Amino acid sequence: MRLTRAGEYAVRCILYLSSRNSSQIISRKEISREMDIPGPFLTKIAQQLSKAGILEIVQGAKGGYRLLTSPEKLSLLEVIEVIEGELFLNDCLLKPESCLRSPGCAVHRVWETARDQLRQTLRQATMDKLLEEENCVRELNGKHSGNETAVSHILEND
Amino acid sequence: MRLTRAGEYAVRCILYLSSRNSSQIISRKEISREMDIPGPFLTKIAQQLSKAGILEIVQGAKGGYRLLTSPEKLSLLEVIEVIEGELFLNDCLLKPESCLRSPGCAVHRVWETARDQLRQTLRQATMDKLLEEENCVRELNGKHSGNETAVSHILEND
DNA sequence: TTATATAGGATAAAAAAAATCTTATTTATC
DNA sequence: GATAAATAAGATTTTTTTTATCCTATATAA
Repeated sequence: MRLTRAGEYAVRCILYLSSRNSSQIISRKEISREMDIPGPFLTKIAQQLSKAGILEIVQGAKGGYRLLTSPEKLSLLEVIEVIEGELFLNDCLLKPESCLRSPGCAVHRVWETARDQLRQTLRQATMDKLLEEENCVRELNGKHSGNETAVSHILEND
Repeated sequence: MRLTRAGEYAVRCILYLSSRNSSQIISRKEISREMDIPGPFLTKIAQQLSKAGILEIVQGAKGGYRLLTSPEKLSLLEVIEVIEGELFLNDCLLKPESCLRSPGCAVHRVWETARDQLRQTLRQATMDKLLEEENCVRELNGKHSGNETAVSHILEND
């Protein structure tokens, strides 16, 4: 009952892109290295995010990924559901035929409530809000803390 | 990111036991048949529920399972966590080493909130409350609706 | 034209979930 | 005590999902 790695990686990827100048193209290699995402796996994840219109894939030399959606409009829920599909906490909500009489069942309704709460919480967590607070990306590259040399350092190593 | 079948089956099993006279021994076969749980799989689940002290396994002829905890004191959360282990919605809460700097991360804190909400919702759903409402078990066997013949019918078929 | 980068499909490896089988043990009843 | 009924407990299997990785193709900067 947990978020998959793919989902976790997608969040890391978008968080990293959001933390950098949004219009910039960032190489897959950099994202992969800085956010600890296996390179070929990131390819797959980026393809899904691209299909969903969240980022743009730029092929060729100096290629990479560019965020298409602004961090204020991107929630944790959106990013995760691109990868995982619409979130459900149990089968009977997703496939009513998996349980004898789903809609009339009290347990079913508890799960419905739980699911709605979860999605609401994830929906409220937008990328810009997440980056305002102390966070994984900032601690990594020093961005937003006025320490530009830390960012340059990353770029140097491309 | 979904409850496993094992978890679902455990809930069904406990719900069924709760719906019947609590002190009664109910055969695995009956539970399995009435709640659509594969027999041998129910054995495994019952063993875990028994270890957790939620029910008692009675061996031998006329054996079966007996609920040890009263329905008012049994929540969906307890039953589920016996089977699934403590609920976590993502890896970084369970294994902080899976993410670079979990505790300081804003995403981490969102998941923490979501997880707490989920567990609270499941904690509030006690078996007695679930049975008060229209539910899967009652619709199945007619219990609590004054239709005792429906229940007898099940017993006859043992 | 060449080097750099990613795409996209196929495939593989690993892990988890969902069951099932087999032998052993327990208990009611005759 | 013998027998039949019922579950225990561990091993094993099957299936599904997850987590990648590989290979050929394509795109782009210089």
